Amino acid sequence: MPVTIHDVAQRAQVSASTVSRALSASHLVRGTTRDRVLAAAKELGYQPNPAARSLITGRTGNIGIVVPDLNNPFYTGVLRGVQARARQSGYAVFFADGEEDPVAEEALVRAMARQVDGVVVCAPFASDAQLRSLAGVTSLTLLNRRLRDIPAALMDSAGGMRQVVEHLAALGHHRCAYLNGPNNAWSNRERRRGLRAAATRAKLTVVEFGPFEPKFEGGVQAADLALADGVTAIIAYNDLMALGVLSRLADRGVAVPREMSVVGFDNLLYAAVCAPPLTTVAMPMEAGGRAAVDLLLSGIDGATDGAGPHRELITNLIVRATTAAARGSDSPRPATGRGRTA
Amino acid sequence: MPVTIHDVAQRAQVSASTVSRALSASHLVRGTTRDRVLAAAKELGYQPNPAARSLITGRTGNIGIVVPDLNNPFYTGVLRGVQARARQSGYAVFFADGEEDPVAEEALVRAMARQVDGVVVCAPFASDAQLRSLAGVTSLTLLNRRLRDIPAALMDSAGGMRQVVEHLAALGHHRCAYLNGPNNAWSNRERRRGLRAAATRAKLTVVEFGPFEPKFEGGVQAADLALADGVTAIIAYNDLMALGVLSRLADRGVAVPREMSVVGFDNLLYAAVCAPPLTTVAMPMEAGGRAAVDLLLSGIDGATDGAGPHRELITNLIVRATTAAARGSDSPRPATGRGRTA
DNA sequence: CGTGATCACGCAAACCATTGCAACGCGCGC
DNA sequence: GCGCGCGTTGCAATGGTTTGCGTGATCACG
Repeated sequence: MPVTIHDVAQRAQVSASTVSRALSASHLVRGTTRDRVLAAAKELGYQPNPAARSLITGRTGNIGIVVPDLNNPFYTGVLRGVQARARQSGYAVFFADGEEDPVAEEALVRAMARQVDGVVVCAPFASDAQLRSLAGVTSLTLLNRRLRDIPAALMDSAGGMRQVVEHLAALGHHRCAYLNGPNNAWSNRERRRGLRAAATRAKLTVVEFGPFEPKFEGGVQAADLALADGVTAIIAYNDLMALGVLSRLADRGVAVPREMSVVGFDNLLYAAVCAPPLTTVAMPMEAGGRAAVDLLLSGIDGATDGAGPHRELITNLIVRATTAAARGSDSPRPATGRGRTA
Repeated sequence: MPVTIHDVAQRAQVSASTVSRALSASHLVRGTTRDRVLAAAKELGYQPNPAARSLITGRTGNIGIVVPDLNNPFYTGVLRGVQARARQSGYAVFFADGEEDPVAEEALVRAMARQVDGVVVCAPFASDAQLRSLAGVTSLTLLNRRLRDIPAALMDSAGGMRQVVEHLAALGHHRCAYLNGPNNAWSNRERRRGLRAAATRAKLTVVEFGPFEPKFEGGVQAADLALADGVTAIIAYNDLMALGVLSRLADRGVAVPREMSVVGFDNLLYAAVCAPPLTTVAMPMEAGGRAAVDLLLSGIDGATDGAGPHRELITNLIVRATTAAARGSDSPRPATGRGRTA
């Protein structure tokens, strides 16, 4: 039923090989025949069978992406970037939700491996060893995870954190809490690293809590802990947690930002529209998705170009309404010190 | 480099056909040889080449899904359901974002058509004619769009709206606003239909506004119009708009729910955690995704089973904190009547 | 012991597009 | 006039899997 290359060949009075060349390497066939072939192909609505093509070329024209949690708008932002950039290059994209489970992640990549030219793994929960092993089975690109010899797009979380610290210090804060996300998440490690370095320079004391689930509920849970410690500012691992913090603080009658400043990471849509609008670090989600695909495709299309396989993307602090001068910033209230001091 | 069926055959001392049968129709091969084959396959880590397989079987083992807007959590919920159900049946899934554009939608489906066994189109913006034409090029299933001879999973928006109306009427509301979503969206038409029917029965006057963009900004814009009309309750097309309404009402100093009740549709995560928590109609997003895949696969796997191609999913009103007795419900404030009365 | 049925397995075709190689025709140069 | 080269095209092999058909073997029954 579907029209094959032979149907086109017959109608254009040429062989199948000529049709193939007319469509892919058109400079190899005479102008007049090429036109005849193209016309025939169009009239018949011919579209090459991707299975047959990939059987012989060894390439599929597909890529895959696996994310840890589809419910987190951060990853759907990435998805948009990935899909747009892939489509632009004629690639279709498989997706799968790893559900924050390392073994599911690995299984998904392996399942995809046979029918894609490569896959981008977003903020993977899998171990270094697992990822290296996966890199052997298909072309791999990471997003927000640094591994020596595997290409990756990386968002500068540490730099974003530095901006946060400078912002809080300038507002007169001396003691703030950091609510950790998952311990093994590269983003969390980076944020913590950036935090510690910047905090030392700014003479800001940091108490750490967690790790927590990087979700709304995690923030709710964490808020009470931070509150008990007497900090004047809370930095959450991400916006989802920050929203949880905001919600809990409101319930407990703590005024934001007058009595407590709150900062998130990601700059989700909801960060801008909640009340009060959340001060947060904008992560380039779509750009990250695009960059990862760029890296992946340049790895696939031969071009083992040097320039190192890691691309860094900048982040920016967006100051909104959840940060303000520290309460009693000229005579700081003594900290009770219930959290771990970094 | 990759291990083929012949490698397995050689190692197991049988022909390739036997290997193929041992893996797919195992009852056709003797137990002892089957074990030998399976062992060899496992040792070699053999995985059939999907391209070669689909070349001959004509099936790909893939399905596609296209959604109107990845940024709307409603659709990512659907995505989760689709992916889970597909994976459970051994299918992989392509996704694409139609960006609320009918022509993009159609192009995406056509592009997928060659490498999928079918696609589910979610709340399509394409016209009936376009969809029928697409149904000719691949196996199609719709989600939240009713078209006579095309299978579809449908969420009972009208029923949800009936529950909303009864709820508001019971609270003493007499005049409420409905903020339309996209005019051509089936869900919007259904909600309006359910609204009009139920409102008549409940003697509730409804004024309609819009259509608006079914997003936060649309709700912000709509809130002022509804406010000017003097209604005591606002029903938004979806939660995103309802959140916009809430935000705008707060800005304008209108107390919710004391001075104004607000209802949304979808039951997004954010509806539960915003302040005050939103009364809304829960739409079965994941279940809808699963049902659509069920329908699609049962259509693909032959089984042209009767029972009609449409599956209805129930919806439930979730009463939270944005609805309350109408202000002055014993002596209703006269309406100024700026909106269109339905 | 012969005949027929049943079972297990191998052979080869088929699916469709791509591509190396060869053939063909033509023009040009020697 | 002959050979060489080039541009254009076709032939045939290739890729990995599935499947219809045929063959050989085993077994039971008459």
